[in-house]
Amino acid sequence: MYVTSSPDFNDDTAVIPARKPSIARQATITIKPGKHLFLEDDPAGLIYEVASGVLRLTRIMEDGRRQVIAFGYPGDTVGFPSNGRYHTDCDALVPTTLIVHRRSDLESAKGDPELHLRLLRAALREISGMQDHFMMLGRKSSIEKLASFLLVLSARVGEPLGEYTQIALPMTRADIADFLGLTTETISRTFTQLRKSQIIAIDHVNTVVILKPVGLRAIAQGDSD
Amino acid sequence: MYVTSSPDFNDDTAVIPARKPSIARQATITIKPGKHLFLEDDPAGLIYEVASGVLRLTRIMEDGRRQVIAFGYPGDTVGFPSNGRYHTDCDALVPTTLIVHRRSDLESAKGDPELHLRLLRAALREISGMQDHFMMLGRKSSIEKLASFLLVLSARVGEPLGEYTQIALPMTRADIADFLGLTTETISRTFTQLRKSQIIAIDHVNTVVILKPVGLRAIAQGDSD
DNA sequence: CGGCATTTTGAAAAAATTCAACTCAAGTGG
DNA sequence: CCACTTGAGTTGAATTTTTTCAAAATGCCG
Repeated sequence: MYVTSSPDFNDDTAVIPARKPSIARQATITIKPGKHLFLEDDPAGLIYEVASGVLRLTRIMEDGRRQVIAFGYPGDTVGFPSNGRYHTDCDALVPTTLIVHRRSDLESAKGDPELHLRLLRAALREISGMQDHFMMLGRKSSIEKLASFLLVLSARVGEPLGEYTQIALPMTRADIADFLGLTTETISRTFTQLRKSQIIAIDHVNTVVILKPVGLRAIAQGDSD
Repeated sequence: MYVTSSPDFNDDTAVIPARKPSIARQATITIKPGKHLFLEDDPAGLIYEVASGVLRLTRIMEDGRRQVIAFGYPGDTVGFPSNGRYHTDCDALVPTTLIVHRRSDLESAKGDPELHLRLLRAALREISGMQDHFMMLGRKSSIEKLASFLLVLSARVGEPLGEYTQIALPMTRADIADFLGLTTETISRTFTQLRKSQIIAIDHVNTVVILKPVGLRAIAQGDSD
């Protein structure tokens, strides 16, 4: 079974047409918060493109330590296989709609060359994005990490609020901590620090407003502090 | 210019044959230690497969902080482009021979479908490998990081030495530090710690012998310590 | 042998974690 | 509608880990 938590299957076209995919309706599934799309070491038959919602990709160590590998936002593609298997767990943070592709769409240009190239590009973009994440995990301080994280989200899913930018955080502090390689306490303290220095405002626990994007950018890159 | 440090070009066949690549001699280059194969943001026209030697892939922050993204060992493929550009610097730690592929070999199956698939698989393997590295950077202690690093090298390029396994380290302590997100001092102290507990022996600064692989594995996974 | 960069070691400082308590917000059921 | 419960988030203080700064040792190369 590829879909480990049996989400609603909403397969408009059981057989994905090999041609004119932009015209044909695509196979999509919907998955509810907390439900898993796949688990580490599951055989990987499908690749998913996020249409709406947010996914969480994680890996867990034997002793329970967790690393959030990525959050999957609309436009992101998840589930790239290696040796035929997924190598992270993947679940949804909010109700999420996914466009389903077959692994063969990535691995061969036989079916739909355009789709093939699109998936390949997504994989290459993934590699590039992960390299940014490396720098963040390995070489940045807690405040630089959080500032970088907020900036990425801001650029990706920020919404204008008057003259400022608002960001919804569908993930918990623990998720952010496991993404940035920190603890929830450190995340909380760092949010407080950014709030007290008037760089951000925290409306609701899960809603951040960026008051000084320039200041945030300076922090993210380590200019002075 | 793709090859930023003008390594010896050793192009046996100037035009790479589209068919029967396994029979045709392949385009290779040789690059000397310290010389750069490419730099971040260089336009990426070529993809390289390490035939022999060791590469170092790095990214540098404005203020000089460095992250070693990966070491490229024989069998590894480097230079995957995103938006047509490289996104790390790449240089050689020892004299290194590379098989050269064109970007189009990865991006299209038109030329050589077999090569295309091989490069694609390499990209997917890359993604998988980077995810291991995430867990290491984000969630492991210094000793766990170094133990994990030595185990990976051991499996990859370890050589039997009597009943033990010997590892050559072509990189400096600073390289290892920047790979694991630590300082050279911490790397040095951690080596000493492993040496004093008889888990490893350090013949020469750049030659480690694994005396107790089981112990090393236990440390890498955080089994007590 | 001398010079230079790398590595190691030590001690102090800084950063982040751990452990513990407290606050807050969102449900639940009386 | 309100007390009660619960889980997430925040804050504080102590501890641990890692870094920083400094100095000594090592090894390599001419």
